[in-house]
Amino acid sequence: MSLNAIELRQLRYFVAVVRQRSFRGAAAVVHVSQPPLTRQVQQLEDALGVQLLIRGSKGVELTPAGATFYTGACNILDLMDQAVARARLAGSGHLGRLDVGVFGSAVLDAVPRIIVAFRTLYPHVEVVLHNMDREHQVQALRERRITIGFNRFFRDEADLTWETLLTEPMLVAVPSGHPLASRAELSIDDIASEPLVFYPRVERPQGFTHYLMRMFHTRNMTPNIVQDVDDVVTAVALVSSGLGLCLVVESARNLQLPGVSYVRLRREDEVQFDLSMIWRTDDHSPLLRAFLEVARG
Amino acid sequence: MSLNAIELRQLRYFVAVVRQRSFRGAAAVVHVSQPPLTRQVQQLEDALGVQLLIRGSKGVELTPAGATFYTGACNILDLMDQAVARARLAGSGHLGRLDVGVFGSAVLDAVPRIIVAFRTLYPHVEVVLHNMDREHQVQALRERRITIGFNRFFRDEADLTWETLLTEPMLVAVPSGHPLASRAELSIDDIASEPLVFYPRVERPQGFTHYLMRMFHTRNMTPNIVQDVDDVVTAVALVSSGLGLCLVVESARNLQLPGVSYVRLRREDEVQFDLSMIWRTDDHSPLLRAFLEVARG
DNA sequence: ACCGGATGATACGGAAGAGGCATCACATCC
DNA sequence: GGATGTGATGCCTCTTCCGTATCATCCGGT
Repeated sequence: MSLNAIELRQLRYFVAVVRQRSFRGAAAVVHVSQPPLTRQVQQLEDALGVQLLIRGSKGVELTPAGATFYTGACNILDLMDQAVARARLAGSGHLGRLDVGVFGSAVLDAVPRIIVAFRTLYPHVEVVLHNMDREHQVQALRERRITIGFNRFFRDEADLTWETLLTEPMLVAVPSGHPLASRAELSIDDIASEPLVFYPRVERPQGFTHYLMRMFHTRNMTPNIVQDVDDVVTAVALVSSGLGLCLVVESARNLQLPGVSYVRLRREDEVQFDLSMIWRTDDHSPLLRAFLEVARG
Repeated sequence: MSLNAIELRQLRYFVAVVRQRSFRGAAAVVHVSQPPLTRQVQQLEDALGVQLLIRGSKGVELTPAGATFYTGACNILDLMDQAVARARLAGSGHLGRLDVGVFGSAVLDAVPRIIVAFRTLYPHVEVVLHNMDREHQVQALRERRITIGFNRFFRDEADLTWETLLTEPMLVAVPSGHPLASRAELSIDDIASEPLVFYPRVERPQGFTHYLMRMFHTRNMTPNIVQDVDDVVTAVALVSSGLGLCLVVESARNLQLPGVSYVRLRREDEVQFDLSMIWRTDDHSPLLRAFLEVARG
């Protein structure tokens, strides 16, 4: 019957016979007796409609067609092993692609550290970073364009889970020549009248700037904002040029721009920000679990 | 049982299920009922130790591992089809590699024509030409380094078969300024006293030069050899420079060097040479048969 | 020239596996 | 809440695969 579909068993037997140049020898290798080998190779030849082996009295020899099919069969068997191995790796989270949403100052310190740690543990996972703000992260999570997001101030959502990764104190970026630059720490009062580089206040409630503004308002102060900038790097660059002071999270200390000193805010002021990560609650993929474990340290 | 080897049937079913996003839909495609699909995919997952599909109430969905394995499975099935097609092509002589031994003047006309004709009929056969003399061809045939050889004066050998392809008349290559260059044809007598570019006479009996020398000796003449050269192209180049005349086979007419005229030898002199091809008698490969058929026209 | 030992091919009986049918458990939609 | 869709399960039949024993050949040593 040439209607019979070719099965991997036939390839395995055929390859063994070719490698051993003998049916009997191959029988020992594949742990079967010799007759099944003969039959399976016959069926293979029938299905192909081509003779693959020349049976001699002291072994077998390949026909030209047999030689070309042999290389193909080897490739297929190799690919099979690879596919199995890769599937198992993917099943344990060691292979695949992880899309991560990041935003602003989160990328300055904690996230890179986590990514590096993860990549050394899971070298075959392709980690792709997407820069997007909080709302876009939530949307991208729902659309499965990212698997996990990093940000601050996540709201509780029905289908998402978030978890605080770490809490960062605030620093004040001060131009090096400024009188306050040499202080060991600063209070809110110290900087209230100083020129400030600030962030756009059009953000949604519970945002970063919303929180900062409330900090001033609860003390009945109004910050002296001289410039709005929508990302930390540019803000610190303006501090570097002497335009004013700027409130940043501690991660920003990694921005080593010339002429910028970082001074802590007084602990008593309790000004600190969470860095959180968020993912789909129903996502049980091994990749996410593995990544979360690394992120939690 | 994870001892079970994975078979192609399982890949075919799995791929069908993924493509249809449904077991029942896939059942129609692969012409089986739905329960076997369920079972085969279960066995596949058992063998891998990894869940590949998420069964929902309105179809199935791939896990990350399933997606990884799916691409692998598709590759394997494609490769399988290719391997089958290639084996069938090879079985009919339409695929493979043909090593051809050629020598000297044989490559100037007849062999290129045959090669070109063969390559248009069998475009997927890789034809490799090896330049080697007669004795090396015989040796290479026995060692299977070549499949067929072209040459003149093959001796009968027990394990080899040869066949005359065509018979070429001899020409005389004459410098264009020479008095004989304008003649319609020449006889042996005409050239006996002329300066001749000739070929090394150290060759084995039954060789090309041996035959040429006998041609003179039977007429009680001695050629006036002014230079020995071991290949036709160089010989004609020397004719081009006016050093002397040279006996060549008709194929050499393709050598269009400036200042060289070709004049026929008189038919009565019956000076002509066979071009033969030789192969292993026990070689029944479809490639050789196909090539012989093309060569014979 | 013959016999021993190797090769692959074949015949037959039993066991494992695949497929089909009927059915179940569950979710979704109208 | 029933109708209809999904995949999973149990049971039976039939195919197919495997193992033992045997055969037909060929090669090599004596």
